[in-house]
Amino acid sequence: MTDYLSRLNPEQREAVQAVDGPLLVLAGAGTGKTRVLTARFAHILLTNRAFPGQVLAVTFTNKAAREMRERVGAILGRPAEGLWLGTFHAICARMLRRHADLVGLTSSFNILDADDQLRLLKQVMEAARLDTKRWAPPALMAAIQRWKDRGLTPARVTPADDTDFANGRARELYAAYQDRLRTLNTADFGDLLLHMTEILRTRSDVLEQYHRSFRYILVDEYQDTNQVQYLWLRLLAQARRNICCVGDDDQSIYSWRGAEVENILRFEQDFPGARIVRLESNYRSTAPILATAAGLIAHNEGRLGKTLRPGLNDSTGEKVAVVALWDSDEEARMVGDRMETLARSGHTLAEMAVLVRAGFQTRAFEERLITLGLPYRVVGGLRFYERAEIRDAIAYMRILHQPADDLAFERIVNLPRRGIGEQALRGMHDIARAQAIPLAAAAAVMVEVGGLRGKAREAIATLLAGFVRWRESLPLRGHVETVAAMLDESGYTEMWRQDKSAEAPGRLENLKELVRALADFDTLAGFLDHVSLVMENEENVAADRVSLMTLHAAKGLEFDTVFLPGWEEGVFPNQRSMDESGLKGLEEERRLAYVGITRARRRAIISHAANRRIYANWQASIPSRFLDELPDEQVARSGSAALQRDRMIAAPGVFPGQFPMAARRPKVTEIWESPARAARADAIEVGSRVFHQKFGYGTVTGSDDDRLDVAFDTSGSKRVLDRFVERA
DNA sequence: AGTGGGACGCTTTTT
DNA sequence: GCGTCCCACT
Repeated sequence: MTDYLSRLNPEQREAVQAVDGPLLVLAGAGTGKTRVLTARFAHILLTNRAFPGQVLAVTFTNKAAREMRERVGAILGRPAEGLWLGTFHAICARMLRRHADLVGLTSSFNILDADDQLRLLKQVMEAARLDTKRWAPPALMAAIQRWKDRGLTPARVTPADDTDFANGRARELYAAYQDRLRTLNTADFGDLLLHMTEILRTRSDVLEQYHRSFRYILVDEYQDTNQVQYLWLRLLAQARRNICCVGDDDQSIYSWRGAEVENILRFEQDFPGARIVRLESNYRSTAPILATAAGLIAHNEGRLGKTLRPGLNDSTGEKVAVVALWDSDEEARMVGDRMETLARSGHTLAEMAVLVRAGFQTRAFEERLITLGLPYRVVGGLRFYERAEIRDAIAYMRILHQPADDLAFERIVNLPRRGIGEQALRGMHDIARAQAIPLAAAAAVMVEVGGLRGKAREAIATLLAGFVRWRESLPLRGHVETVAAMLDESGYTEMWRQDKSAEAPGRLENLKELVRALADFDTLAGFLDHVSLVMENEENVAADRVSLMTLHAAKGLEFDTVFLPGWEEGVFPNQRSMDESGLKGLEEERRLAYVGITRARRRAIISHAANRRIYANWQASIPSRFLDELPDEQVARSGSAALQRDRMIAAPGVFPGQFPMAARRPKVTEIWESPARAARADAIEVGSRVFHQKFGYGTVTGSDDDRLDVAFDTSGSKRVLDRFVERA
């Protein structure tokens, strides 16, 4: 038997060799999912069933794609090239470049990041004379994204899908936003899939072309696919039906982004005759860790059902620790101390991680680690390309590449300062709209007709002449040199050199790094795609550092020691998740907990604090219900018994939000009876008398959603969040 | 045109 | 506690 097959267990081998026809691989955490996927990919190639370009392999993250590429290459013994392997978004972008004209774009369209999307939408809303104070652009953005997740173009949105946002104008605004994107020759993230799916749905010739070329389809993390991704896959797979989806319904944690576990639960119906292979031997974690995770996830309903078995020989291993602490400071201290102890006994820092529910929680641990002098890294913080200087530089490149990109132009027209203020910009917009030309062209008109004077006029003329020159230079001197010249000649790098702030040198360094990275690409277009779709924090991964990250970011990773702090009601499970999605939300939180525990190879330390500092003030909290769901015999509970969950639940007079112990300790500055919860429990109706911390007493005159209009006795009429008032 | 102060609103997860 | 937005001042 060939090498790559002999290293697999029987189930894994089955999943690799069942090449033809639909196959669903249910792969529990740590059961060798990636190994199966890559072996299957290599198997298809090595048995000459397809050429590299005839296999489509989609992943969810760039990291997974990279890893798959490397491992396929390793099996093949040569770099894997010419593959259709990447994230849904990257692959769709690549396809869409070929067919851009079918959706009214040109193949050089730019991809907008979240920031640009929001700015554009806000402009659209303002143009529609909507009060963006009353109707928050992010809320509409979310609605639009959900539509896109479901494969709904504006034309496909039915009244039933509509929201009551802006008095039913959401659809109209969505259409206007899409028009704007098209005019600017840009696509947002969701468009990549939406447009491509729309093309495959409506153009049978294009669909057939892909049916011919893709003989086999591999899909990673199938449980995370949303509806449009599902549609896209089904369209591509429907002719040959050689589709293999790998996933784990217990690790579905992206429903808030439109992912539908139903996709995986429904696989057999979608592809009749599908084979299902379960991978249940876990090679990652100790028996107690697996049993703890299993005990927890068993509380979820509607699972496909898998039982993780310890696949490692030694089934010993320490129990999962559950530590009760007084407050979040003490919790950070506990984590830091244990890390130090482990480090002293020879454990590397890189094998330790702190996994938190929400990004802001990392801060407390960062501070502690700084005090202790333990090096750490925050995974998934600000991405490289999200930094201001990188986005600026990219905006320059985007205009160079794609002159109609008004958003990019707007971003840099006054960077460095060129004396362009609100008025000048408004003038440009007017001309652009009147003559239906891009903003940059409008600026040129303005220079000509004398709409700008003095220094501003000169500066803009220079900038525009620069773009002409740089565009000419592109084919002659190449993109690396041209971009470097552009950043210098435009005065952009000079701007940072003049900047005396502490960050400026770092920013210049980042810019250099950006130009360096440019050299890895043949074209500017290729680089821009990479930057918006792929580029991540490229920190020295080699360094021995503790990792801090969210549970979401931890999916797919593993560490010897995993700290899971903040297991408190409201934090984890997250209150908002439960408010918005009820039981479904809670189950997703539980899956998140499951993901967290199963990241640990040898040690998992779960903790919770009775008092947590959230923003400025202290809040009492009760331990997470998940702690009750962990099997007792696998868990070692420690910390003050009085702080543990069973005691607190049993204590008389306890109701959510009130903590019996808190008052006895002086550290707590605010023992509360949250007005928030009081208000949420029963809606406040119009006409009620209410009290607001800042505005005093008043009468409710109206309400919608979580807002109240209140006529305050002394401070006038205001619109306030309902959780900031209580009944008077 | 650009800067700085103050009020306000909001705090999940991200390709 | 932070970022954003608005406004008033230079």
